[in-house]
Amino acid sequence: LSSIDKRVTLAQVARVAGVSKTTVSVVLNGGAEALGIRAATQAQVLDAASSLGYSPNYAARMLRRGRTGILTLLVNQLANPVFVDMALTARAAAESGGYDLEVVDAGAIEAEVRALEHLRGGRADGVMVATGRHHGRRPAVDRLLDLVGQGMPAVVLIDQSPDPRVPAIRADVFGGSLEAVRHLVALGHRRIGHVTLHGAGDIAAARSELTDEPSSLGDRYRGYRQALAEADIPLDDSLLARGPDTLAGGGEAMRQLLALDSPPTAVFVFNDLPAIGAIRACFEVGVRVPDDLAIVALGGVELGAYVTPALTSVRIPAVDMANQAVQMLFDVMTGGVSNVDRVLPARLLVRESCGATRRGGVQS
Amino acid sequence: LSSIDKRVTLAQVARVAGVSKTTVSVVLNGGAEALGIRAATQAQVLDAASSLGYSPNYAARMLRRGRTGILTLLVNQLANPVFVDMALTARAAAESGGYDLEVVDAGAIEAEVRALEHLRGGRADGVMVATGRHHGRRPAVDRLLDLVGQGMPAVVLIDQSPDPRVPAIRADVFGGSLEAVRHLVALGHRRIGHVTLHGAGDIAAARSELTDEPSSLGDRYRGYRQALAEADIPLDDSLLARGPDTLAGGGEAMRQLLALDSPPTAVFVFNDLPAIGAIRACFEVGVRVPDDLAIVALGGVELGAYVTPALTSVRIPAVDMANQAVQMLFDVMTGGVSNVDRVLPARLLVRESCGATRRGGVQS
DNA sequence: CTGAAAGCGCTTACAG
DNA sequence: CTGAAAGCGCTTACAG
Repeated sequence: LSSIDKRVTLAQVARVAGVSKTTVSVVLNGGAEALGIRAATQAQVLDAASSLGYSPNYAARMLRRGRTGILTLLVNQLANPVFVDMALTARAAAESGGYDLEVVDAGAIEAEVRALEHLRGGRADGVMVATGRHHGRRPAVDRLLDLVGQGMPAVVLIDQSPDPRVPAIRADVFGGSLEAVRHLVALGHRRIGHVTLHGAGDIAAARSELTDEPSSLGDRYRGYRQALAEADIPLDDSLLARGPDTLAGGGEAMRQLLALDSPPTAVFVFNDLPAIGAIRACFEVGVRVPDDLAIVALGGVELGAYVTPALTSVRIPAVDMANQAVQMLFDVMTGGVSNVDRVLPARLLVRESCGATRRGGVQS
Repeated sequence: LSSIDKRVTLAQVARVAGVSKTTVSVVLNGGAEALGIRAATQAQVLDAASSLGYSPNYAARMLRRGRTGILTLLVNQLANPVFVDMALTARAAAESGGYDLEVVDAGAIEAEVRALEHLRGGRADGVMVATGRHHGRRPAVDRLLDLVGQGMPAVVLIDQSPDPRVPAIRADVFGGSLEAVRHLVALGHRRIGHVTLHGAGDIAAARSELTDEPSSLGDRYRGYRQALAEADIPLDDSLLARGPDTLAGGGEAMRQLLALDSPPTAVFVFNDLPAIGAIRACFEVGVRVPDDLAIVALGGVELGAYVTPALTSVRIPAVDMANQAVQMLFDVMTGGVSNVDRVLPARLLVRESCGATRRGGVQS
């Protein structure tokens, strides 16, 4: 019972229409006018095709044409609305260029490597990678560069370009983070914590990695650090907490910070979802946000405007990034473009969780 | 500059290894032992393949084998975490069965129809439809049944089965809604509103559609109505508000209800996201939830446990639904199964927004 | 133990 | 204006 059972082929249409396969193919692909195929013949073909319910076999067409008509987007985490926005926008952009978009949640590094290896078999005509894992010498980068070496057009989002052949687009996460923490400083905070993604090593290893790696996680940390330095606030490792990139993860990290002998009065959280988890953790412990503790985050998703207090957050322009990434990919596919590393501004959206404003309308 | 440029073929591997294409194919597909191919030959093939960086062409394999190795899942809305959970779970289940999963956000009916028509070209070996649009005589249903008639294995989630050849699985939305509204009644509420999805016609048309259509939206309404009837509370159309299935949409609908001369003291919202929007709208207007107004919803996503007040909601077992749907699809593909219409329980998760409990730990 | 050949369903030069 | 033929890159009977 395979789906191929009752499938109609072009040859059958040709037989029913009483013409050759060539004619059917030409008519169905809209080349009839150019080749001057008689109107009556066209009608026969069209009739036969629709009465048989013909639709062209995708695999055969793909093989013959040497292209798939598909673009693939690898995202970090579909649970994060930033990536949903990105995916939906990229799909629309791809479709308006005549391509389908396939979205893969490559949250785990293994998933990303597997997806990239899959692509080697020619499952897509181009790939966009928005996993935030394409800095340094990582397995994912190597797989991507393999693909590129093989001729696959590629674009990187979030990270800097790993290679001159791969244009990249990202938000100015450093600048946005700097602005966010400066905002906290301006509100009078001096004891400011930072929640970042959990990593492998101890806190010292984490700090040195955040200091050196050209990742967006590093950009957050460096923005934080610079804002503190500008205000002559010494860095305090005990104020650096780590957790998974989830609602629960942000809650855990916040509880750690709250349990300190000298807890922070403000915290900069690496993503919106963990920040929402952090706000909730404060509520459960009886710490009032923003009165007792200010929270700012990075992401700027619409959801943040709907929690209470509404989340002050640096807005990542996911829609712009996606649109431009697709355009860049088209540019690569049509031959040109190299050494592109575009950075989009990321501005702070001041809402309620930082204490700068009080209950107002929804600002998104 | 096509991605096909530098692609290595099986023929090249055969040439380098000094054997035939047959041998290469057999060795690479793991049939070497069964056919007793000499170890030395195997090694030559493996060496040649890896030194050339060979990976089999996907389109060619698909065409030749007559199968794609892909399952497609159409979801209603990726912005709703229920569908993200469903997609991630289904992907894992599909992969453990040797298939890839392709997820399509078919929020708009046109997107769904397009995706379904695409599938006619043989882009997948099976399809799962979780759009909530497969009841009655709708264009989407017709396209799906076309596909099924052509031999495509299919499973429907959310809606009832549209055809004996298409097994279906859904949550007991009627039962869950009944329980939710009974809960409000038990808390002493008599003036209970319902927020549902905006439709085409006026409120009378909406009510009659909700009464008659075997949709999950109808199930919500009928659960609501029955709970009221059990408590001898008369139906009041002015308490039926409609809005889009978004954060903002729930806010709008709630504002309508709040603007009534005699506003409700409790509201049952059709999905979690609009319910979160409704809670926020209350906050902005100065209506305290749950003290002034109780809110219950349907969805039961983790996020609801992190907003404040935490959202009381009927839990849709997205993970179970997805796992079982994939299993059902496998069953269809391997020949059997007809007339299946499975219903999973959907129980109320009492959190804070209904006023039955006060600030506790996170309950998800 | 291994190879030559056919064929999956298309598209596209090439003839006429 | 239309058709016969080749070929995209695989897999799989079938020979030997």
